[in-house]
Amino acid sequence: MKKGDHLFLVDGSGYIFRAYHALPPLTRKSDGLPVGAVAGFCNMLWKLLQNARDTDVGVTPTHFAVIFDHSSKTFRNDLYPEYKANRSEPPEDLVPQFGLIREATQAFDLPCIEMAGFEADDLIATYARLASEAGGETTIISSDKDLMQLVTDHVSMYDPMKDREIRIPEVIEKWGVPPEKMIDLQALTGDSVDNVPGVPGIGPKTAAQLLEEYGDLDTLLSRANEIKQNKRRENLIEFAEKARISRELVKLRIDVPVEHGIDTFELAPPDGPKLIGFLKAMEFSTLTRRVAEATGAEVAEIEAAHVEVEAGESAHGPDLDPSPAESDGDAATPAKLAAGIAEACAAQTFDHAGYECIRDLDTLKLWVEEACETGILAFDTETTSLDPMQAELCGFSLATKPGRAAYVPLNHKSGDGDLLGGGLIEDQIPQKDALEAIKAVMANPAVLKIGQNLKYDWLLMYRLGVEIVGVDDTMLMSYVLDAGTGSHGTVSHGMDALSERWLGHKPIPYKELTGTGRKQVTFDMVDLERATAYAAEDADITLRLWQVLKPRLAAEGLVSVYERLERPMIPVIGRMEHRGVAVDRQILSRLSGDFAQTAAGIEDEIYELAGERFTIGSPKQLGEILFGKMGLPGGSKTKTGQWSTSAQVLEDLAAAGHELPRKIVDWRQVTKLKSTYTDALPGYINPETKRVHTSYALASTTTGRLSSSEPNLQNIPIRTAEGRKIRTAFVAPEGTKLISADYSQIELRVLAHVADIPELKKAFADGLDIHAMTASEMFDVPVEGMPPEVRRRAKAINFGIIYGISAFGLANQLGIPREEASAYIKRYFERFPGIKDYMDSTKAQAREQGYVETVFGRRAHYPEIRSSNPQLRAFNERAAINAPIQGSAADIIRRAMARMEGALADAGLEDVQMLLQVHDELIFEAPESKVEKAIPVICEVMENAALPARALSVPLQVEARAASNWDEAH
DNA sequence: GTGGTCTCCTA
DNA sequence: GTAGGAGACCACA
Repeated sequence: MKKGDHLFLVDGSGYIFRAYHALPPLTRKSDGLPVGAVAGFCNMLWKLLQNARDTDVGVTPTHFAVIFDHSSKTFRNDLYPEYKANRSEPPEDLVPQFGLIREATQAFDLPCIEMAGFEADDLIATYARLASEAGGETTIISSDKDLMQLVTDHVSMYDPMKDREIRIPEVIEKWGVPPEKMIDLQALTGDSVDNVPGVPGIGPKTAAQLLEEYGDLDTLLSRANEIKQNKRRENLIEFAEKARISRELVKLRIDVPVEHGIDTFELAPPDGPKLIGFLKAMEFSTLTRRVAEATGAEVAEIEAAHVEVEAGESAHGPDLDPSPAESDGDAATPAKLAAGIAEACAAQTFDHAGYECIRDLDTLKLWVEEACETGILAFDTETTSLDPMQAELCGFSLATKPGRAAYVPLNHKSGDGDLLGGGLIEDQIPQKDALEAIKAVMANPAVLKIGQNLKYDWLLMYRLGVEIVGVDDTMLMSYVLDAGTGSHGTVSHGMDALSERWLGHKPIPYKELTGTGRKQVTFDMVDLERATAYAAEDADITLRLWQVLKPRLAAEGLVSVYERLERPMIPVIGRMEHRGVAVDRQILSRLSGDFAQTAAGIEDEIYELAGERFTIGSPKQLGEILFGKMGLPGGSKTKTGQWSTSAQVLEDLAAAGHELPRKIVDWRQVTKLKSTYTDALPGYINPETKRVHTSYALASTTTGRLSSSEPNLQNIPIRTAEGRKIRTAFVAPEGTKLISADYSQIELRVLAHVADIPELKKAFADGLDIHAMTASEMFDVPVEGMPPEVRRRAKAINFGIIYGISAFGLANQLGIPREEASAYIKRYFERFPGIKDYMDSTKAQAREQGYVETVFGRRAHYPEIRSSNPQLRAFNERAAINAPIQGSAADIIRRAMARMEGALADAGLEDVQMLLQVHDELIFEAPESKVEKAIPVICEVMENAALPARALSVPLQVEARAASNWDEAH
């Protein structure tokens, strides 16, 4: 190395952590291996090296090395055993990336330097000194404050994330002291992340001011008795020794006996094929292309064979093996790491007394700062209601690492006092101030906010003007991992169940604080000590669950399911619920009146026919009248031995000429419409927004569908003319329209794709009537002039297939003998043998591995498919056949929803708002002037929703329409 | 008040 | 035959 040369030193270890938290998570498509930090690292190296070639841009390195920490134990631990002692394990989807980043460095043909007993920072300091002594310049690729002490006229730093150079003026600007005083400054402030003690009560501002006044640490400590502020003086005297130790801890060693001389770092031209081989193995397509372009086209041609070897080798390497099954030895596979983490977490204990109750703004700000440093923040709100659209905030809790959690009470009231329950407890941070203090960290995607059922907290905070960006949800992780496990899919993804299962810890029951029944109080009435124990524990548990579940995602290859299909739904569904839908109270009220009148008329006729008054709505009483008193031929019995009075039974009796059963059916229809819809819906109109805000459950179904409740807007009537009237009450406000866009036959299309049925695929490709085509194939009837009854039967069979057909079910549906239904199914399987194959292989898969998968890799578990109970087994087989079809369709519309807002915004349609989802349909509200432009955008997003992840072999078709109410729009 | 049963609304 | 949620009734506490 000589004068004019320029050494680049990349702080590899620092970069990994920073990239992991700052960059969007990324997984290798083929197996879900987490590679986000590796991707960032490769992109950065490539950019830096490009500058080396293009001499017009940026600084040109002549020497280049990447420096890593070797292990956690260094000479600093001998100085101060607690050094870095409170540092938690790295996130588990980061762990496999450590090895990969070293491999990446080697693929770039760059020196990969590390040394036992020393941190990367010490090596960097030593090399920077050596370079300066040789007359060269040094750029340290890092933004770590610990390295800023090294900055001189010839040593600068470069923050690759912010594309910013850090020289002497930048250090002074940021810290208030020049680089050479950084060591003293850090000695005073300490570092909570690395557990450097420092002097309590002294932050960067105070430290800079003191150093300005006294010059350096030794002078300051020796003259500490001159300090005016009592507390500060006492601390400086008491903790002088801690400050001196801290100085030794933060001072970097410039005399490490390095093994590799600086001259060995000389930059050579990149080995294109080697690098491309690695990048291809990582599946970084964009960068692979760039590198291929930059290194010449022919390199791209020879690369194929080379990559094959690299990919093959790496697939067996310990750091790359993502499969839990076939690992050998003590290799640190993601699965083993996940299991280890789970075991360690289950062994940890909980200390309620260790939780903090935050009652002043400064303390809250310290916690926020800490979260910014760790990049991780478990978050939970405590409120007065389960409805996030009506709830008032009582307080919120935070956790930054296991056992370190706090509750921030905001609106707690004292339990005693007058009838109103006393006033606000003193020393609570005003809500406005607290929200202001956390707003930035909540919006910062580099700090991961971890929640349990975070959609609730997201929506509540959104209502209060705080948007949360950068989220993880332990409930959704559990759902992705374990949907359907447990008998009848009874496994709960609720926090209490997860805590007991994974942490072996039973949380404080909510009811223990608030009581139950008439005496139940809202959370803001709970005293702060118990509220803190409960609320902080929730955040603590959430954080620990995250530590267990996140690595499992990688270990089980489910990262992309979580990232693509679950996590994006939190803000999307959150906004949909927040918008709600306009419902016309007058229309419902008028319909209620109409239904009441109709019902009253029918009731009179029923009493007349029955010869007495009775409770028509009681199946028990009704059964006694029909099958006892009137002696009608009873159909089936229910499982409790009662006569069934189901619509089917009553219809059959009506068809046989009996008058009363018909009246009962009619009465049931109108009373159902009245009680469930026209009477109930107005009660859900939010008094503030005047709209109805349903709640979508993201983790309630085994297949991946959403469910809707309070009210359920996914079962609004449509089949009968009377029922449809209810849809006219769902309206578009003045000046807007409702747009309804629904997938045509999406499940049959998915079936055609997954079972690979050429006839079905062709029919869809040609835009034919699929049920008529099926009928034509099965019954040898031409599509032209086909009797409706024939088509109806084919349609029932098609649906039956999706539901995991049985002769019994089909016979019931069509009202034909079981033998006939059986013959239909046989015929169907003969005409479409692929269907039978699909069903058999799906059942076999479910039996062997316990779950089936959607096209996008979502799993649905059916453990009971191995049951010896034939009924239970058959039920699970049908469900297992259905799940990939229903679930893939659910995945597709989720993908469409995740992309919709962005696509609309890109088209200048941000005021077109997605309101509702009904499994294969999306409902939007749009300004009238935007309708025409919005419809094609919506259809485009929905029809292409499977891409680019999967190319379906069948086109998806969407029909969309706009009108002023839901009935006309659909 | 809570939970089970029956019935019925949707995709 | 799949996947859901909800209201009414009724027996139990």
